[in-house]
Amino acid sequence: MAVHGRGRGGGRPTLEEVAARAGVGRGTVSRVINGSPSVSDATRAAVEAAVAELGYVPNTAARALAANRTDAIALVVPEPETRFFAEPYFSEMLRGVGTALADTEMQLLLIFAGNDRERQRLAQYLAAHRVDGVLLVSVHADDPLPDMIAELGIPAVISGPRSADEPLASVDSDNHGGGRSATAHLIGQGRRRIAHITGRLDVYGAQRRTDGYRTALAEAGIEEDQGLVEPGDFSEEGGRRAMAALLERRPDLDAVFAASDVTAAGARQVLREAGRSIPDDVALVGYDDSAIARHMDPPLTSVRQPITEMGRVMTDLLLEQTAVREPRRRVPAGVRRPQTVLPTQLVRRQSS
Amino acid sequence: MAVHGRGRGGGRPTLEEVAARAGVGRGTVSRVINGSPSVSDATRAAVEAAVAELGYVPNTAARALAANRTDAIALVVPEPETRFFAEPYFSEMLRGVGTALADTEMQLLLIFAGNDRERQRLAQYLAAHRVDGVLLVSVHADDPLPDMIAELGIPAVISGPRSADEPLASVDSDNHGGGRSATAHLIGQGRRRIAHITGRLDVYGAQRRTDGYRTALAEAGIEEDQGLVEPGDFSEEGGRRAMAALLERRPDLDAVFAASDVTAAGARQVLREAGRSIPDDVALVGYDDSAIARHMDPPLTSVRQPITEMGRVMTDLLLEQTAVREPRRRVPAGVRRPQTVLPTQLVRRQSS
DNA sequence: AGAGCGCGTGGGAGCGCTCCCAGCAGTGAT
DNA sequence: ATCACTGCTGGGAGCGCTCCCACGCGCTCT
Repeated sequence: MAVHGRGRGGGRPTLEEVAARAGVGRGTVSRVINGSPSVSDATRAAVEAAVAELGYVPNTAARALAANRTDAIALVVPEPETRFFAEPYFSEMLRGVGTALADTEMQLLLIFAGNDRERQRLAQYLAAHRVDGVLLVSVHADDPLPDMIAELGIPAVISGPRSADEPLASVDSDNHGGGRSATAHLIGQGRRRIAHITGRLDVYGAQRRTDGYRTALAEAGIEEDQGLVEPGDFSEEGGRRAMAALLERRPDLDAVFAASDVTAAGARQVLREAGRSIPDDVALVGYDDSAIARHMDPPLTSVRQPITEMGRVMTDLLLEQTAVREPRRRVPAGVRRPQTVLPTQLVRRQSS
Repeated sequence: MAVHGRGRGGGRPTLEEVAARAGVGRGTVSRVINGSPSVSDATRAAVEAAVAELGYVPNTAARALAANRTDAIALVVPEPETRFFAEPYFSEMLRGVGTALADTEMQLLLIFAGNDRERQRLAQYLAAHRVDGVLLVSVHADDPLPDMIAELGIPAVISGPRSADEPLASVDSDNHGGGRSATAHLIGQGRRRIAHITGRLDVYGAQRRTDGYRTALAEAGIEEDQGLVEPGDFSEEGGRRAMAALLERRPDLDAVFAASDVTAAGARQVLREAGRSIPDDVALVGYDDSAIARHMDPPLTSVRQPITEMGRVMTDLLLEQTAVREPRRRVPAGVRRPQTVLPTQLVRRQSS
């Protein structure tokens, strides 16, 4: 009713006004807003009515200031990785994060940590505890960022652990299983001289895919031929280069497992130019099940990662971590740092 | 030095502490932090030194509370548009936004406005003035969201105006020019019976592409054949359906301009199945210059939109708008609402 | 009947900042 | 010497919340 004093901002209702309206104290309204159990049903109803009538929405800034939490998490995007950014990976993950956040009051902040200046800013940002938690995607093995975050005691979840003993909580797809099933599939098709173009081996997940390739060969009793493995870097150009090298070295290869669809696209070009037909002469399998795979000619068999799901799980894990902390920030000694691994799935198309 | 009182949060330095260290008052430090000109050089230097020594970072929540601004803008993502989300459009735009924001203190918030519940939440969010401005992407003609935002007086920029007289500031690519140059290119190749599969015509940009197609025909003195235009919906399935209808109706067509690459991919399938070779029998041009275009067989000629640039321009425009406002929010009467249009570019490949 | 307990509750004391109003020199005009 | 006036500066008064202490009330337990 009575417009408060000088009526500064043109009038969003405040806690105080709601309290007056409901005939209770500020503290009580706060308790209702925050779902404290120690409010009588009658009072709660009265407050809720007042909130509805006034269209009250809590002021986040004030809450953040008083409670020393932000109700926001950050998704840190290593932007120079144009590759990462351009691929559906990113948007799918974002969708997962969005889904997980939908039932929450949490806000999502996007922070780009491309160049050094941006990383500097990020460091400050985190140091100032301006987010409750951090989601890290696609971090390189030698990136110091995760350790910095860990040191600051900020809850964080990383997608794609940097190594087998990643200290941070992590969510990953089963790269080993993916590489293994792709290779096993080729073996099942009767292929025996199966080449492999790896990803960037400074990415742990890429190593795991290669490990999976080896596992499948071993399981089938096929002796590994070092000459059939050629390093790539996830790029199309890398795929071309690697494929050319492989053809030169082992012209009798009858299948290729590429560590990404883009790599497979590069390999396909070289195979075509060399007059090899796909899949008759050479079967081809990619990784990621991206748009490229579906639209390639012939459509590319590929390993699908549950990326959206990964985003969801990461977010859930992070929310759990942030919730666990003491009201007045103190990182509990023995929080478990779960290493979640989600299954992949082979999508069979005409290239194999 | 002296740890402040009970030393609550484990100790980020505050303005007060910086002031003490520099031997000045709180107000002066605030002035320095905010770049006020009315501070003597000596004082400024002293304060800056103290800031550096203490590693002071301003507390955003406190600032937001006191100054009634948030230093954050929101990118509103209409999530149910899976199409939109999955395409590079989104990530490219995000990159543009990120670039523009890099030199700023502004933070980027991602808000999903998929279902009704999320939109509800968004409305509340905006009503509470929790962001200084809004970036809107890919909004449908009948979406009430922009009008709501305009009513609240929140600065906003929309990508892809909803109509020719969009009241909000907008940034768009030259859809008319794109459609025109794609069609003109086909004409230049000697094609005369050029079919067109439209996008969703409730999207203004799609209409404009079709207008461009008509313009190019008119300019070449080719009489338009209504039977050569078939509505699509940007999807692959829509492309297939439309292409089938076109082939049935005008089997002698010699070119197709599709309103999106995905649509073109659908069309290509049907053309192949009908035994038409590309580009010999039928030339094909798409729109978006997506990964699909590059990897199609044959690689697809397509119209490239400067999406990253659009993101950048949108953000700049928005920042300008937010800066223009009076310190104590009052939307100036006659802010101009610029309608920026960025040029497209035809990327020629083997499909035409 | 009195002490003790626990549940609901009100409201003071901040959180760290910005805004703004005085106040204090120093300068030039009267 | 007095009086504006200007250029910097200090610090009070909030911003709207959360936290927490203290208080009152109705019970149960001796």
